[in-house]
Amino acid sequence: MTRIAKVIVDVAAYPVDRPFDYLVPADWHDLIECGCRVKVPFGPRNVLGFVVELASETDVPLDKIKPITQVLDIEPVLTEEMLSLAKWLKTQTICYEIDALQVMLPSALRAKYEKIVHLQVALEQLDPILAAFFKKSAKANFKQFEKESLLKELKQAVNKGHVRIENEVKQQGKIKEVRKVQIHAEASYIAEIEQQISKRAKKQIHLVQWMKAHCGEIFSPEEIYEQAGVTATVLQALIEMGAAKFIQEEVYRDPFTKDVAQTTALNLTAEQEQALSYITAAMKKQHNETFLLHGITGSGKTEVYLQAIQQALQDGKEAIMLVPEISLTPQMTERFRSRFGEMVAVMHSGLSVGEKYDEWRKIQQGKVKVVVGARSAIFAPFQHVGLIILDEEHESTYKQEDAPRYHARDVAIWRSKFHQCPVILGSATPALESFARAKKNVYTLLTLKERAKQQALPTVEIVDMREELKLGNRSMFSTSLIEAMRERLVRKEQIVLFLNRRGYSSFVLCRDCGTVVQCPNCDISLTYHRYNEKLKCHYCGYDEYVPQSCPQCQSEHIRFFGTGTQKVEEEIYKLFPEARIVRMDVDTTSQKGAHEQLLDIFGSGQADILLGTQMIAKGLDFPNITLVGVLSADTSLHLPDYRSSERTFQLLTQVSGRAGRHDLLGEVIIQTYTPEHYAIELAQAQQYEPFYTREMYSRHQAGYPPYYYLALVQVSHEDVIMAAEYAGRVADYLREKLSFNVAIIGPTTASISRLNNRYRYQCLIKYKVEPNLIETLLQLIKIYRTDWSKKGIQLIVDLDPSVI
DNA sequence: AGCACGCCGACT
DNA sequence: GTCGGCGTGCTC
Repeated sequence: MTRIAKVIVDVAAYPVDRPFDYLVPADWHDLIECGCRVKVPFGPRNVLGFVVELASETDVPLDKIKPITQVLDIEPVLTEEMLSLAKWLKTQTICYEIDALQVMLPSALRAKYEKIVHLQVALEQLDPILAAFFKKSAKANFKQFEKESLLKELKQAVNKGHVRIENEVKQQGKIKEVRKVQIHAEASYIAEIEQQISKRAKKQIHLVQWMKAHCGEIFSPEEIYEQAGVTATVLQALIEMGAAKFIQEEVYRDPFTKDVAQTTALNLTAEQEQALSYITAAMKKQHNETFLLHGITGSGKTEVYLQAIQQALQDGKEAIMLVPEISLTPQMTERFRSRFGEMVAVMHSGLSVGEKYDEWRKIQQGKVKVVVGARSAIFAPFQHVGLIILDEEHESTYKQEDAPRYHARDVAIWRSKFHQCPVILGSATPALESFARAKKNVYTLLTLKERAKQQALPTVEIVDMREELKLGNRSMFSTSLIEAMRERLVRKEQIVLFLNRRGYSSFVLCRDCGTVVQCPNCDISLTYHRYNEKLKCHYCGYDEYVPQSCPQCQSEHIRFFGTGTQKVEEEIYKLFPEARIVRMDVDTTSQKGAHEQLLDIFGSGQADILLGTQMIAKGLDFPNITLVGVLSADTSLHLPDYRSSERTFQLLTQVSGRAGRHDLLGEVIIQTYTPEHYAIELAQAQQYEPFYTREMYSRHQAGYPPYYYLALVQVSHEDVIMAAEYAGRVADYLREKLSFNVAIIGPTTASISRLNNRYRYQCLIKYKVEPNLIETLLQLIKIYRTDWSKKGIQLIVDLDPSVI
């Protein structure tokens, strides 16, 4: 019987975004399963693909069908659950199925391709310039020819048939192995060997006796040298005699750097107890209920998570815990490791490709039961998920910014339906959408109103910086913040200073003509980095050295401007020369492990002040912090984003929560130029619900979520006119096809109007119910794929965008 | 997306 | 005459 595999090929393009049929060679009938990666011929080249279905017939004429070239996995890398999740993602987010499949795997399992040039004739026949590359072997890497700009010569050789170029799929995912020694399992057998040893070989006799006490056990050679007190030659001799053998053992690269002490469950408050009981009840009933756990900062949400996970493990299930990348601090992961020990895998962007792959395999092979990770950990290949948690559920990092543009919350809810398990969305400042859903009983609301250790909430003072300016204080520190800092330094208590960096970074400005140095590829000013004296574009990565004179007017009065953390650090040193400062920003934390190291320095009391951006707003829990200063609260308030008030409120509440979490009372000082704004006033009051009510009113007025859904269509082209014209066509098309009560805003320029040399325009769709939306967008893409893409137009559709 | 095929202009 | 430009169309 013939067997056909339906394969999604690794080519991200609309015309090939469907399964292709391949013949499964008879030898592999038992080997190939759904979810395996395979190598297949596709047109003139070889590509990687995923088997998504097995069938016994096909509609494709048999002369067109080609066989699978190679199987890359003995065990499928994707389960049936993941295959159907990919289909759902494809329609839900309008992406290529291959993108949806790839996002579920660690990058080590995604294909890498390499062009290889094969020599087809005798070396002497070949163009002598090319011949140099084939001295060692008949194969050479295509890149070498590119580097030496010999592509013309190469092409001629291809035309003459002297060489052949092939696209090869590189096998990925190296399993790390170490050599270990396994002692023979039978003591009697070892005893026999002992008889053969010469009486003079004292060391060998010593080792063989030690081996008799460790029959069948596995050691690293080093362990044996140390424990038995012998050297490599002695061990070698006994292995040759057969008392033990070398084996290859799979190892996992261990991303944890230090050991942690075991901890046990803490006593819960009545509130925590009640929240937990609701969650465990849903777990017992195998009910896919979504809980919104709204707990103020310091109310002990994490302890509720830990005990709920404990319950899942006791029921023989697994648990997925998501945290925003930025708060995936060592403190957080340690807390999980100390509770669940070796049962925990960690997934975040700080791990190497190999480490991520190893953590993934631990999950897939069932070696761990809990995963703590950033967004993509929602795809953890567990088979019996008992609980999914999203901590800080309001964070925008849960939405992926490129294809597939999924929200981890939606995937979590999808998987919870599949596994019949609850989801916990936890936050001190829930996203408006989530709180609204809880109010409508779509989610079950659980509330923690008290701090777990009964500490008072910190006092929050708002300082009007306009008044400071009137009083002649032109520095970035208000008098009351300076006073409060001085007090803490005297009392040897710790300070956290938070710089709301968005729109606040340092740029280079000419004081004569006002020119700000811009990125040549994007419509964005370059950011100054002191450590290498360079200007860098944070969007496309372009960098250049700081110019000595203004590129516009040649004036030499050009200098960096703005308030980066480096500038603040300098200012603090002027005020308090004796203060010990730890600065955390992109510059100081870019190296691996730097984040952890800096927090260790601060946590152990070797510094007085922790100065940083967004990355210090969450998860920090140090008992000695009694003062939190927010240098400028309103920089995030005036961004052209309908969520800017919500973001500001969330940020201020989060950062205030860092103070006074233990015995000492905390104080928060917020500096602002708009103290009357409700986001700032209500953050001072530390009241979520009044903020929710006020903000819901604004959203209702302006027609934004949660009252309306949003969809964004972005058009980009290297030429402004083309981008604008086609964005106009998009708007016309949408207005024609969508119903009259759907609002279509635009086309307008995107907030970053040029990125990587492409001009960007966008249309925003606001709708309540529009059954035709997905269908209309798909039609739009159809037009685009046949016609527009040839003209260099790029079209992106983002449903429920996080940034507009 | 990539790559071959195929049809037109400017060169050894 | 041929080399190479890029518009067109297909990939099981």
